[in-house]
Amino acid sequence: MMSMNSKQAFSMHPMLHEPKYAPLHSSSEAIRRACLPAPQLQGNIFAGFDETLLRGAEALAAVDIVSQKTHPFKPDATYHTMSSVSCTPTSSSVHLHHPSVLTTHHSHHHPHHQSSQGLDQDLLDHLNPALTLGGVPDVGSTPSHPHAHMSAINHMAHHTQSMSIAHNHSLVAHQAMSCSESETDPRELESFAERFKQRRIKLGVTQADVGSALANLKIPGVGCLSQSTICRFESLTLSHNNMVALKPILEAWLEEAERAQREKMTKPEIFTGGDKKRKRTSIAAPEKRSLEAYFAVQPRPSSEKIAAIAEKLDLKKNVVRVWFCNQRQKQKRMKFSATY
DNA sequence: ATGCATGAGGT
DNA sequence: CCTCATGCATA
Repeated sequence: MMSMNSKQAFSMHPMLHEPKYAPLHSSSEAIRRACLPAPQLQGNIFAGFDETLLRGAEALAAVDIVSQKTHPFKPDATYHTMSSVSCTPTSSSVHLHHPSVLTTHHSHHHPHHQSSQGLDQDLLDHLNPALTLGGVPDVGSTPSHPHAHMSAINHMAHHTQSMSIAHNHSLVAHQAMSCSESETDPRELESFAERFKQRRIKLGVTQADVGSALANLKIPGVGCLSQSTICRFESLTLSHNNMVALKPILEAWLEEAERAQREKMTKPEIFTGGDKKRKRTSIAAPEKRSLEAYFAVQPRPSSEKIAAIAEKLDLKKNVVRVWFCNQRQKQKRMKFSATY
């Protein structure tokens, strides 16, 4: 494990006044596009006890929630063993910038939107922040209840690179891109994440500690990471690519940390600057439910729609836009329903 | 552990 | 404006 180790270009942010450390950015290939399973209403089993106001967004939300229960095991972004080709030659590196001509990006295959026009309007008309259907487990409150509105996604991930390349030049000799299967295998990542957490705890180190200690590894281009990221790595709530990119880094830290402990005592010392008070707007439950209901119908609303929704829910347009972006990301997270 | 946010890089 | 990787703030 020395042939890899990230070496991205990191043309990161201009740390003007903020103690940001070489972010691990690098953006990866634009793979795995979500194939939205076309939500659509199936049958309002609730219709009957409160059609008055419930038939709008809230009803939709209810139906959506019910549909979740159709999953026997772990519903969630079903990501699977997609161990195929297309990885950067050096594989496990954190950089995955794709060549220029890769326009193969997504050609979104959203089932059918056209008809949602009317529904959209209807939804908007009924978006009622005050409604309380109750019994809505909310998204991601506890780690034990993976919610999944639209569980079915990606399988066609790598097509992006490999296909476009193949299309352009069949000359490119790349019979079998040997992409360290072991490094990208979901189960490998899963077990590593678990081992990692185990040993980390054994070392008596917190997630935050790991994050900051990373900077001490002096790995080119690798600064520290936040507690959030470490946590998400351990809980596999990162995108597959992100997991793959971070693994070698955390692996390196783990080895180093255990080695260091063996001989003496290392106390990671990091920055002490703390002057930032970003405010986090909190979207109330009712509004959130409305947004979820809308998301089930149209996960990618236009600016106009967003503006309309924002007005209805009395939220800033940007807040709504970001909310949708974040929902889409969640949709693509790892957290597989295992292949076993 | 997770919700909302920021920013880089792309379209 | 989007996607993605990340992070601050918080429940």
